[in-house]
Amino acid sequence: MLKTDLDKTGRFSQSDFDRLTKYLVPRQLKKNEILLDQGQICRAVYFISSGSAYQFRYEDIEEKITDLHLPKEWCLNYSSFISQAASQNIIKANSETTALELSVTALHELIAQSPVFLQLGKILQGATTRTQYLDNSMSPSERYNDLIKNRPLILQMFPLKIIASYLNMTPETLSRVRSCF
Amino acid sequence: MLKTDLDKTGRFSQSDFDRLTKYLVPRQLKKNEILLDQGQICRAVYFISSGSAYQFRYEDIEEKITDLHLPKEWCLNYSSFISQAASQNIIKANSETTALELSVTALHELIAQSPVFLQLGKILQGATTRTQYLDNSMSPSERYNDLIKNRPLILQMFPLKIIASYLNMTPETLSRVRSCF
DNA sequence: GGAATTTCTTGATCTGCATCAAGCGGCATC
DNA sequence: GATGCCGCTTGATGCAGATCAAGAAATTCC
Repeated sequence: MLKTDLDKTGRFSQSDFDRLTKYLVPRQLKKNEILLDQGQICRAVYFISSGSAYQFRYEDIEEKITDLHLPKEWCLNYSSFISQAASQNIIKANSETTALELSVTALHELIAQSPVFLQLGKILQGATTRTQYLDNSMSPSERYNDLIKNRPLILQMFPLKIIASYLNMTPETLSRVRSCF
Repeated sequence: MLKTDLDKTGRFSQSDFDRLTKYLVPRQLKKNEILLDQGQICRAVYFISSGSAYQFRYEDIEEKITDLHLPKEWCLNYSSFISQAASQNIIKANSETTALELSVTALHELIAQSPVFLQLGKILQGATTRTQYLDNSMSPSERYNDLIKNRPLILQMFPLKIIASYLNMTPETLSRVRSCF
């Protein structure tokens, strides 16, 4: 559950944990429901209990995927969240999803109560500092292999079209990379 | 001079400035002289009074240029400097160069004397957070045009071979980009 | 359950940049 | 002044991945 997952990255006592859960609001999301729209400010972060979500921006009319959010991960637009400025990106549920919402004000209250919650800042930052496969130092097949090595669950949760965009290649190229294993 | 240049990025009083200059040690560098070698720790930063320097790492036997340092700029390997760990990169004078050396211990003493010198940390960070033209979101000619727009002096100070490497393209491609202006 | 839409695959072609190769001009050395 | 090296340019070729196109498989929708 949430506690065991939190403990992977930080050290929270049972009472810390109880205090945190009081602020968490469960939200049930339909497929394609939007958690954060372009131009909105990211005023909350979400712990994905089940389901998945992805983050993207429009390039012309195409969705350019910038992040994939798996179950048991925190999901937010970090740059909008820390600056409380308009988000460039859109976050959308990829399937029926249950998320626990923690608002920015709730986070501040928690930190005011105990500095132990400063750890959450680090955790949230870590949740968004993943490889983005934007440079050309890796070939398409290297990027794909790197992804399935580090986050194999992605293959089960997302359509290849979305994975291809995230890996910065066309669906055709991804298909060929996979067929040559 | 140094003071006017510093004032562009921070606010230093004349007495702050006098205090700073006491710690600066002028160094005269010959062309191709090495300021920081691979594996060394970056224990000082340099303000380039005149001349220029460049930073690179070896990929196989090729020099991959990662940063170009112009006159009136601070020159350092930021990641080695802040962590005081071995540098991956090499810094080399590109021509006869005069640099003002400020050691890490001197910087700490300055900061201990007055928090105004914390500004130097930001300035040094800014000196190394330039575009590195590593992603493929810009084409070779866009990268070149971006460079001459933002740092036109580079064209006068560095051979095209080095600029090509910095711009992440071959000398042949740079030559063709330039001929089609 | 059947039609329509979307996703995925496979083949053919195109294109931009790298690589390979050759030649030229400048500069240093003897 | 000849020789050799280096930086730069220019042309020919190669290649990886994008684009275009078509069909198969899966999913959505009425």
